[in-house]
Amino acid sequence: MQSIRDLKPNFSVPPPSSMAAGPDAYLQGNIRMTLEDPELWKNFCEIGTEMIITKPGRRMFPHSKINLSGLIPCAKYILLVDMVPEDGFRYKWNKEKWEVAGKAEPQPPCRTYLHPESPAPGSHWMKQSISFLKLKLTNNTLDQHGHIILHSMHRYHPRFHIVQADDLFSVRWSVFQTFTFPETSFTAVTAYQNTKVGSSPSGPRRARRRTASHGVARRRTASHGITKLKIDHNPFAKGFRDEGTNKKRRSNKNPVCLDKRSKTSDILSRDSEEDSPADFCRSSYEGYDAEGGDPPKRKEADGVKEERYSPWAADREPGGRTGSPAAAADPRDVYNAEQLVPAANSYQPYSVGSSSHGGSGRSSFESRVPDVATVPDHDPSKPRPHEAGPPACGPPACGPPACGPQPLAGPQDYSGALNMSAAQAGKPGVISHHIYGPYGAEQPLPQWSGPGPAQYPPPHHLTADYAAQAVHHHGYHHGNVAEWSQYPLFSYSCW
DNA sequence: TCAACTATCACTTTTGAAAAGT
DNA sequence: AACTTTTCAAAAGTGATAGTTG
Repeated sequence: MQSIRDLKPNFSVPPPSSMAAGPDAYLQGNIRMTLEDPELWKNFCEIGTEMIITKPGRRMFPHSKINLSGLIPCAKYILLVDMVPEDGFRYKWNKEKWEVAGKAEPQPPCRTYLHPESPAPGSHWMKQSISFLKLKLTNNTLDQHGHIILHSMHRYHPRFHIVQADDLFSVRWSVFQTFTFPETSFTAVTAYQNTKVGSSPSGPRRARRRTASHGVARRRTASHGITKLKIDHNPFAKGFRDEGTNKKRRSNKNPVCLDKRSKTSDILSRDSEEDSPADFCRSSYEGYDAEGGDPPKRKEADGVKEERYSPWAADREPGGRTGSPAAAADPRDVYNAEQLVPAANSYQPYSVGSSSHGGSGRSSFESRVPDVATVPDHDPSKPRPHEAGPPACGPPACGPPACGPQPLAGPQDYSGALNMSAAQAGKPGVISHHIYGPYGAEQPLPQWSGPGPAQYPPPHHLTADYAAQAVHHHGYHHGNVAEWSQYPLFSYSCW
C-alpha cells in the first residue's frame, strides 16, 4: 500500500532514544520483535540446537514464534523468514562435541518463507503471537515445494524480516527491518548427532547401535541430548516419552528394540544425572571450553550483541563473543537494523540502539553486509581467528556464499528476501543496481518460499518479468504465491 | 570402514468434513 | 433452514531404527 514515500509520515514517531542510531534513523525503528518461548530456545541452544532436514521437508522444532509491537495498526506488513549461515564451515559431531569439518558447501538456493498471513495490517500482527510453524526445512536442492533449503551439518540461524508493504510487489520499495535471535541458531542435520547416548567417537548412529547391543554400558546421558528436549516438548513426539503410553511401540519388533526402549526409559529417568545444563554450550562445541572466561550466558544482560551468546560465536571469538542465550530467559527485544529499499548505498546496517542495549547487534547486520567495501565494519571481531574462510567474505551470517568464486562462495545471496532489484537492472525507471547486494548479476538471489495455500496475492502481483521468469525457468505458471514462491524472483535462477 | 543420508515404522497431534444438536 | 458443537477418520508430524550410499 505504501511506498517509501508513503512511509514518511510514519516516521514521525520518534524511536526510543536507545534506537536513535544512524544519522538518518528511520523512526520505524520503534518496531519491536520478541521471540516467544525464549526459555525453550535457550534450553535447546545450550545443548546445541539441531534441526532435522529431510527431503520432503521437516518442520522446525522449536518453531519460530514471535511477537511484534510498534507497527502502524492500519499499515500492511509482510513477514518473512530466511536462513542465513552462521559461518563458512561444515561441521561434524565428534566425541560429544561439534568440530569444524571443512569449508561450507556452496550454498543451496536461498529461499525466503513468507508468512501465510502476509500481507496483513499491523494491528493483526500485533494482536497475537506470530507463528512460523509451517516453515519447513529440506536438504533437497531441487525441492519444488518451496521449503527452505539447507545443507546438513551446517550452522544457520533464522532471520525475520518485516516489511511495510501492501503486497509483494511493493516490497521492493519498502523499508524492511530484520531481526535475529541468537538462541535460534541451529545445526541442520539429517539425523540427530548430539544424542549423548554413547561416547563412541564414530558418531551418533554408531553410538546408538552400540548402545543397543551393549545395553547398560552405553546408557549415559540422553537426558541432555537434543532428542530428549525434542521429545519432551514436541507434542508430535509424545509417543517417545517415557510415560507408559508407548508400551506398544516397537513391541513386536525384536529384543533389541525392547532393549533400546528400556534403555531410553532409563535414560530419560536419569535426566540431569550427568551433564549439567550449564555447560552445554561449552561442552558441545569444540573450542568453546578452551576459551575460559565467564560463562557466555552471563554476558547477555550486559548488552552485548545478540549472537555473541551463540556458543559458536563464542568459539570463534573468545574475547568479545562469549555469551549465551541464557539471559534469553526474558523475552528478548531485538531491535533491528533497517534497510531502506531500494538504494544501492542505503545499505547502512546500523544497529538501532544496539550500542546502548545490545539489542540488534550483529544479528541484524551480519546478513546485510554483503559488500564489505561499502559497509562499515560493524563487527571488527570478524573474521574470527580460526576462520579459514575467504578473508574478503562478508560477515559470517552472510557466510561463505557471499565470498565470490571460492568454493564457499555459494550461488546465493543472503542479503535478504527483498533483494529484488537485480531483476530490474537496466530497466528504465527502475534502479539498476542491487538494493543492497553487491553481488553481480551472475549471482543467484533468494527465492520466495511460502506456505501452502494462501491468501497471498497471486503471481500477478509480480512484475511481468517475475511471472515470466517463473514460466521461463520452470515451464508453467503458478496459481498462487505458494507455488510461485518456489521460484526465483529474479531474472536468473538461483541454481 | 565409516559418516551421512534415506525409507520406514509406530506413535502422536492436527485437520476438516460429516453428523448431531440447538 | 441456519448455525454451532461434536465426532471421527485421514493426514501430517515425530524420533527411532535399519538399510543404503559414496
